[in-house]
Order: sequence, then C-alpha cells, then structure tokens
Amino acid sequence: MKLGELEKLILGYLWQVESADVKQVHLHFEKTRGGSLNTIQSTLDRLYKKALLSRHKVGHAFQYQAKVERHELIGQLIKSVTNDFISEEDDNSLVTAFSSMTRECNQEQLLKLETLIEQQRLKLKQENR
Amino acid sequence: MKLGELEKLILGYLWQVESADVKQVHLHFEKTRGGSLNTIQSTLDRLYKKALLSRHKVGHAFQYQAKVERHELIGQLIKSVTNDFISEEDDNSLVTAFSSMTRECNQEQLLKLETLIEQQRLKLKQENR
DNA sequence: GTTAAAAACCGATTGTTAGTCGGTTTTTTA
DNA sequence: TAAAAAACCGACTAACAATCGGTTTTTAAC
Repeated sequence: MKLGELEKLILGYLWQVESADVKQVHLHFEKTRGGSLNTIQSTLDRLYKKALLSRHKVGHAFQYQAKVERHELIGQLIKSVTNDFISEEDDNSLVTAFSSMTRECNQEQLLKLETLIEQQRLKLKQENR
Repeated sequence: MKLGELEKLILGYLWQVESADVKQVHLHFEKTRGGSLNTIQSTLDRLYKKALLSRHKVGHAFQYQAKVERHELIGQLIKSVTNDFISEEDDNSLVTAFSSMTRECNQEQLLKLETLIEQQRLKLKQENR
C-alpha cells in the first residue's frame, strides 16, 4: 500500500472530524494548501477505492469517514514496508526491527510500550488456554 | 524513502554475501528473475546514491556492500512511513501503533520484545543519570 | 604506446501511481 | 422542467523505479 501526500492529509482530517463531505474537506484545505474541489473529490474517491474510507449518502452528497483507525493503518503500513525484509524462519527479525525503533523512544514511552506488550502477552496466554 | 522491488532484492542479497560486484549480483539474479547487467548496474548505482550501499574499487571493478544493517533500514522505513501520522504532542500515538503491530506477534516474540524494551529502558536510565 | 576487453556512465523509454483539474453526466430541488 | 449541485470521466503532469542500448572511461595485454 502506498499513500500520497494529500491522501495522508485527508485521512488525518477525517480522523479528526469523524465525517465530512467533499465540500467540507475542500473548504478545510483551501486555506492551508489549496487544490480544487475536483482534486479533493478524486482523492477521496481514490481513498474510498482503497477501502480506507467508507461513504454513504446523507441527503444529496456523500459523507466520507475513515474506515480504519489511525493505529490500524499505521500497523498496516509498518507491516507492508516491513514484510519484504522479514523472513518467516527468522523469528528475531521483527523483534530486532522493533528494537531499532525503540532506540528513539523516551523513558515514558518505553514504559507504556512495556505495559502494552505485557497486556498483549497475557491476553494471548488466556486465549491459548 | 521509497524502495523498488529490485532494490529490495539486491539489498537482501548483499546482506547475505557481505560484498559483491555487479557481475556477481547479476549472475545471482539471472536465474531467478532475469534482468540485464545494466539493469543491475543502475540499480546498484541508485542504491549507492541513496547511501544504502557503499562501494570501493577492488582491482578493476567496484565492490558493493550494504551500508546499513537490515534492522536499521527497517527502523528507518518504519519511521518514514509512520512520521506523517505521529504528532509531536501525542506521545501515545507511537505506542498505539506498536500495539497494533504486536497484535500479530506470538508469545515468544512478545517476550523477546519485552526484554528488549526493558533493556532499552535501563540503558536510557543509565544515560540520564 | 596502441588496442581490445571490461567496467562505468549516460540517456531514453516504459510502467506505475498520485496530483490536478476541465468538462460531461447524473441527480436534486426549486 | 430548468437551474444548481454533486458525481463521474478522461486527460495530462510529475515523481520514481525498472530496463537496456550505446558511449566513454579505465584496465590490461601485447
């Protein structure tokens, strides 16, 4: 999966406002970056076709909303960018990649991370009982 | 940063063999995927210009070698794909992204991860003393 | 030193995907 | 039913990887 600049911006916007139509999105980006209504339109459409947005008619116009949570998408992106380098056999490679990331985390973030992973582990244990 | 298919393959190969010249790389991929020597050449060059490979003359021809460890590159890629979605203010976003990833890890991987993060935390503590 | 082979470099072409927007069709509504 | 709004279609640009032919530069052999 590959996302363009405007696609990311629009996605970010829709995570904020929950739901918006073309006009609304256009209005929002008009000031900050410009772009015609058609540009916004086709970008929304592209995101819709990528199944990153859902949409439904409200009155006359489509209302668009993010179909994936931000952290979901981030996870997906990480996975897709990572997949080509992670071999099935080498269980360590993913872990090593993580460690490469955590090098830039601060104390607080690391602690949160640890807690989260611990929770995940316990959940997994529960399921495999 | 964006990597093409052949670029990834060549990178992967160079992580295996440590060092190789154009001919050698070409020979390796000739069977599995084809591509002329020139194609390999320019791809190596592209990777070199991206600072992902280093090279030096040995005798007549350049020897290329990976300039980044695999896990380093993975970290870089994760960061680049992630950056646009992680805001400075929201300390949680990176953590949440991680958690989204760990959902697919198994027990053993999670344990390793936890250990690594713990180590990282201690190291950080040490430094900030 | 000249020349043939090897290696490196240059430039052109193709393919993919995002960004951009004009113009047409369809739908709504007044 | 006609004007306005919304959706859709198609074309063009831009960035970048892949591909390879052909030329220049370098090396090595006589």
